[in-house]
Amino acid sequence: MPSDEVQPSIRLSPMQVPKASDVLATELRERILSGEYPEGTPLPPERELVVQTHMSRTTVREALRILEVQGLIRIKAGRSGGAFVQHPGEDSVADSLELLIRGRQIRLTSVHETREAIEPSCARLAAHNRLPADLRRLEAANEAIAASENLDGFLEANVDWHVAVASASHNEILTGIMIALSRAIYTATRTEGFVNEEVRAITVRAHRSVTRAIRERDADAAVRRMARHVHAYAEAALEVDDRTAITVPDDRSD
Amino acid sequence: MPSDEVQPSIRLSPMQVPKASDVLATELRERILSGEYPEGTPLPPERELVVQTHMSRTTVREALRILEVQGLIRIKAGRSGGAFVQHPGEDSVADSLELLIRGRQIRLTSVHETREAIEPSCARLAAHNRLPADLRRLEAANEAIAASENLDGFLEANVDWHVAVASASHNEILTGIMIALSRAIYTATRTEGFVNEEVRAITVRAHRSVTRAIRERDADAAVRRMARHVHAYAEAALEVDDRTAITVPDDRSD
DNA sequence: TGCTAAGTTAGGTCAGACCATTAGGTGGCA
DNA sequence: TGCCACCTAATGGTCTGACCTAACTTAGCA
Repeated sequence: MPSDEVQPSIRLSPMQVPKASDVLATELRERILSGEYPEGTPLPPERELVVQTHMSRTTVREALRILEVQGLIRIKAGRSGGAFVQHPGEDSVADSLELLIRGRQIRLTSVHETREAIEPSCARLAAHNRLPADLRRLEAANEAIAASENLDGFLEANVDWHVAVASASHNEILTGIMIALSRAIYTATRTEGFVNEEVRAITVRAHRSVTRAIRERDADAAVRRMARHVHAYAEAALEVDDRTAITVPDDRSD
Repeated sequence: MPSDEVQPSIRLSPMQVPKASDVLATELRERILSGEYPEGTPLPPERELVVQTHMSRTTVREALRILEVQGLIRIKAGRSGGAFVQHPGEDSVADSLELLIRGRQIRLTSVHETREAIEPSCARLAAHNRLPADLRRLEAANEAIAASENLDGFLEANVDWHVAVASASHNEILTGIMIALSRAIYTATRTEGFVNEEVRAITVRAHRSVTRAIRERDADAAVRRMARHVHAYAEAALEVDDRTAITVPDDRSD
C-alpha cells in the first residue's frame, strides 16, 4: 500500500475501548442513580439480560458484580431471587473510608483530626433537626455506656452514641463519615486499653451534657461541649499511643 | 431411620455458606490491607490463581473484579499485564460518596453543610502543615480563577483551589471527602449559572486572603476566613436554588 | 387438613475454547 | 549498525454450555 498518496482528511484520535461488562454496568448504574427505579425494583434475571443485551452470561454477571460491590444492587439466590435495586447508604461510604484508612495505614491522628472537624457540626445540626426518636436513641446509648461492664461493651455503646448524634443531624453524608471514623477508632482503641473507670465517668458526663444541649435545641452549647469532648478524647488517646498507625491483628493461621 | 431414638448431643446452629469468590476476595483483601505487599506488586496471573486455589477461572475473575471495584488492585490487559496491588486513594472515597449523593438524591443543603463543617478545619491544618509545593498549587489555582474566561474554566479552577487546600492539610481522609463534595457542587452549580463577574471577583478576593493566612501559618485567620467564604458561597448558591435535589442531566438517546 | 416430594426458577460454579491487547523478540533491509 | 515491520507469547476479556445449589410452588398422598 503506497504511503505517499494524498490522504483524505479523515483523522481519528486515539480511542479507548471500554470493556463490555463496564458498558453494561455503567448503563445500569446511570439508570439506577437517575431514580428511575424505586428501591427494591427487581432487575431482569441474568439469562434475560443475556438475550436483551446479546452479551454472554459471564459478562452480564461481571456487570452485576460491579454494581453489587458499589452498593447499587443486592443479589439474592434461589427462586424469586435475583438482583434488586438498592440506593447506596451510609454503609457503603463507611466501607470505602475504612479501606482508605486501613490500606494507607493512616495515622490515628488523621482520624481524630477529621473527627474534630465533623462532630461539632453534627452536634449543631442535631440541635436543630433532632426528632423525638433521635433523643430516645441518644438516651439509650448513654444508659448503655453507664451500664457497660467490660471494655467492648463500653466502646460499642460509645460508638452508638456518636453515630446517634450524627444520625440526629439528618445529614446522610456526615452520618456515613462518622460511621466510618467510629469503626476505625473502635478497632484502634480496643487494642489499647486506656479506658478505665475515670475515663468512663468523664465520658458519661460529657455525653449527658451534649445530649442536654441537643434536647434543648441549644446549638452553640452543643457545638462547644462536643468540641471539648472530642478534643479531650483525642488528646487522651494520642497520649497513650502517639503516632501509631492503625493496624489490624493478623489472625490468619497459615 | 427411626426418629425417636436417643440423639447424641451433636447440635449445629444454622450456618451461612459464603460464596467462593467472596472467600478469595476476602483473603486477598486482607493480605493487601495488611501492607504485606507494596504498591505495584503483581498478583499471580488468573490461570495461576486457578491452579493454586482449585477454583474455576470464573470464580477467580469475580474475586479480582471485586477488589478492582474496591480500588485495591488495578488490572491491565496484554502481555506483562495482570493485577497489581494498589492502595486505595482519595478517589475511591470520592467515588462512593458521589454514589451516595447521587443515589439518594441528597439535597444540596446537606452537601453545603458538610462542606462548612470540613473546610475550615482543612484550612487550619493547612496553615500548620503546608509545604512550599502546596503554596505553589494554591497560587496556581488562584491565578487560573482570575484568568478563567468561561463558566467551566472558573468552576474547575475553583474546585482545584479548594482541593488544594484540603491537600495542603496532609490529611488524606479530609482530602478524599473534599474531592467528592467538590465534584458534587461542581455538577450542581454548572447547570445553575449564578456565577457572574461579581461572584468571581469576590471569590478571588476570599481565596487570596485565605491563601495568605495559610502561607503565614496563621491558623485562626485561615479558619475564620474560610468559614466566612464557604458560608457565603453556600448561602448564595441556595438562594438561587433552594431545596433542590442534585440531578444529572439525562443524555441517553434511547 | 396437613405434610411430603417433586418441579420450577433463580443465582453460583465449573470446564474449555477462542478473541483482543500488548510487550518483547527476530529477521530483513538500508 | 541501526531501524522498522512482522511475528510470538503472555495475559486479560468474552463466549458457550453444562451442572450444582438455593428456595419457592405445587401436586399428591396420608
